[in-house]
Amino acid sequence: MGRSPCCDKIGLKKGPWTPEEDQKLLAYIEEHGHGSWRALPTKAGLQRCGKSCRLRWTNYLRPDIKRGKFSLQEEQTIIQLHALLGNRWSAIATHLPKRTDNEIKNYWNTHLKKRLAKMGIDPVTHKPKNDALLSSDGQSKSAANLSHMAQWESARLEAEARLVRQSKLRGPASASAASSGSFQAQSSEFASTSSQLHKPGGAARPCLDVLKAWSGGVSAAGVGGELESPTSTLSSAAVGEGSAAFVELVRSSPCDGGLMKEEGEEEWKHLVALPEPAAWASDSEHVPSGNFVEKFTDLLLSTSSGDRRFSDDGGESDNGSGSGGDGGSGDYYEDNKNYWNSILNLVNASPSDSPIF
DNA sequence: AATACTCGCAACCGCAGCAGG
DNA sequence: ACCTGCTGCGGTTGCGAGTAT
Repeated sequence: MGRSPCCDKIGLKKGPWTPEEDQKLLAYIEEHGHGSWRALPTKAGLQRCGKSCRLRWTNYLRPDIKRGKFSLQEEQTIIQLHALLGNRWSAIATHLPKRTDNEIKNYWNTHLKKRLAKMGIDPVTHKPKNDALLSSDGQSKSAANLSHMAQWESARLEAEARLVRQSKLRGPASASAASSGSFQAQSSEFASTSSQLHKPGGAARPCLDVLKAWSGGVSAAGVGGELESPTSTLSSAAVGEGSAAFVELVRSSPCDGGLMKEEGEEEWKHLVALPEPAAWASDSEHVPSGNFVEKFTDLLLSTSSGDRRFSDDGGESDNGSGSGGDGGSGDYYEDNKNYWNSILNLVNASPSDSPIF
């Protein structure tokens, strides 16, 4: 408070970066790492404030950034994570390797938000707008539980992100590793810091606990029953309600038909033809080696394929048990159970140094 | 062809949280 | 315990490119 922003210094340049400036910044970071952002501009011979340099680096120059159009999987992941986490772009970005929080934020604001709104879905709550009047029934209670879980997850993500930051500050070596063009370098760093969180009692893989909790709720006294939010007073039964709410949320989300039907239906059709989660979750060829996020997204997508039975055409049924059309609530919960168990299996099987977990 | 309008992205701004002194 | 400085996050803005009139 009262401290003037660094960019207020006279003589500091603002606005778009020139190729020369980019080159200077890149060269400096590759050689020395960023170290203190505050000190970097003078050392690198740039007439910019440290903040501007950091932004340019993280949003544009970093070698592990993927640019260009977002894939359908990425879109789905963003929508679903946004439903969980809200506008926590950095947290969402941790689940989308090679995408920056800024890019995700922009994409959300310019594309996804509008699309949801157009479909009559509140981009904030991810619920149909005419559903806003939902009162104190089970659903809103579930939503509250869901929100509680999301907050918990957010806290974990933040803690983990902090550790990553700390490790990056350790010195030029780690920073230059990050700048060497290898996402793996950063990933392993991330994993090593994350592993600190894997100690018993410590915060663990982002999402994992939420998934376990949900799964535990879905399967009653099942696999995740022992897991409880450190901050939570929710019973596993309550979490179970949250789980149902989450699945409901995902099912009613635009990615489950309307949206994708409207745009890129063909791609969507292709995507929903992904293999059954259970199949790859138990497939040793798939599980440990791959990118978890990719598979998680695939899982979401393939689960969404089942959601199509809720769409107008009521057509395809996904789950081998598809016989019986809407399946009834029994199948519904069975599906959810399988769904989360599949994720759990995958998570449990994924290596502890997975880039994401 | 000229102008107005819209869209998307890069960058900025202000705030909050954290760590070190 | 308090203060100060640094970093990162989320919201917002400005500008260039593309499209419509």
